[in-house]
Amino acid sequence: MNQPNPASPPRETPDEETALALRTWIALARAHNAVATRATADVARHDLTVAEFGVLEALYHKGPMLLSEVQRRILVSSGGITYLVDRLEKRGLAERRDCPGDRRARLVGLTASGEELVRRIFPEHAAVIRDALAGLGREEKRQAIRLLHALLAGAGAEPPSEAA
Amino acid sequence: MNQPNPASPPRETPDEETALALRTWIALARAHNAVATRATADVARHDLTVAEFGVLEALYHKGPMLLSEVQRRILVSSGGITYLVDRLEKRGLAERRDCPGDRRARLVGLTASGEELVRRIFPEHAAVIRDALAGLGREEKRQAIRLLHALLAGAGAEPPSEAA
DNA sequence: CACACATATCTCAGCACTGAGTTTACTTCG
DNA sequence: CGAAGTAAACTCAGTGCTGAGATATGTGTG
Repeated sequence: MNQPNPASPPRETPDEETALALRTWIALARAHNAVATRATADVARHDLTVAEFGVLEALYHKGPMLLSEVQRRILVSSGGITYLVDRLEKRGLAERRDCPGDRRARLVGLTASGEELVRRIFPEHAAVIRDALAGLGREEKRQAIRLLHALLAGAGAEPPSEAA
Repeated sequence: MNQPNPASPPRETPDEETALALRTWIALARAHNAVATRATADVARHDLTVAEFGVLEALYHKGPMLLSEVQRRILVSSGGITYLVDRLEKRGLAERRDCPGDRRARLVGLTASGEELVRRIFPEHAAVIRDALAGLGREEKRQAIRLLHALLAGAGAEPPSEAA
């Protein structure tokens, strides 16, 4: 499955480093897809998306935050965070509050019912994630975290040129 | 960033295995997002989505295939593959052909212009991916691939019960 | 203070995709 | 052969999200 297909040899064989990078990218995408699929199915039982759950979870564990903080944390666009908080607010799970000292900004926090929901479903969800990652042993998870962090650090903020 | 927040200790502290799994999932999602962001930006220069590029790339390296084969390979829904091939066909990059021996099925293959496009942009794209993964050394990439495959194997087909 | 610029949120049109259901064709098996 | 079951592709209404631009506020400089 990974060896070059002898029936159609690519004309421009990329160097080994590049080929390895491509294979890593594919493995990353497939692994992500597998876990995301399970995570999505699990939160869907409570009529939530993964992003919505992410907001709830962040607020549960870190307390009220600026919308922009949540946005950075769960990696959605500015429009996305407004949309997500709108939905959670409509369902009575979260609420906006004014930010003392900055009238542009708004805080989001969980309502009592939001907090109760997270308390109830978070452990289940965590168990689903644990099962989804059961293919990795404890030490392997630690290795994976290390490698993924290294990958992220290298990919983080490099694109804009090298030296201004 | 990883140690428990002393200001709001979670009431139900998940066992270490679960906590590690959650951290791995977050690292996986962030790493995936970082690479996907770059990949998306790169293919957008040619007015393509990552999924469209995936189709083109698969056809380029493996030759014509059933729609359903491409679908499995690039992980989209049945509606998705129809949509993607429609778009590529409208742009003259790919074309459907009848499948000899099965009149339900259709093959997709690249047109001459599709093949030319991939030949031209694939090396650039591969280089973008290589750069995005530059945070990992050669051996680290191999380790990452191994771990991600193990993760996938463990997450693959487990959810439906344990023993029928 | 006036001006330029930065920052936080919101608006909203657009879009790539999903997934349930449909159609058509292949495959068994009696 | 006909019925039942499976499989491949397609249809299409629905959706979660993006990203450019708008609005309002904050911040720094002369």
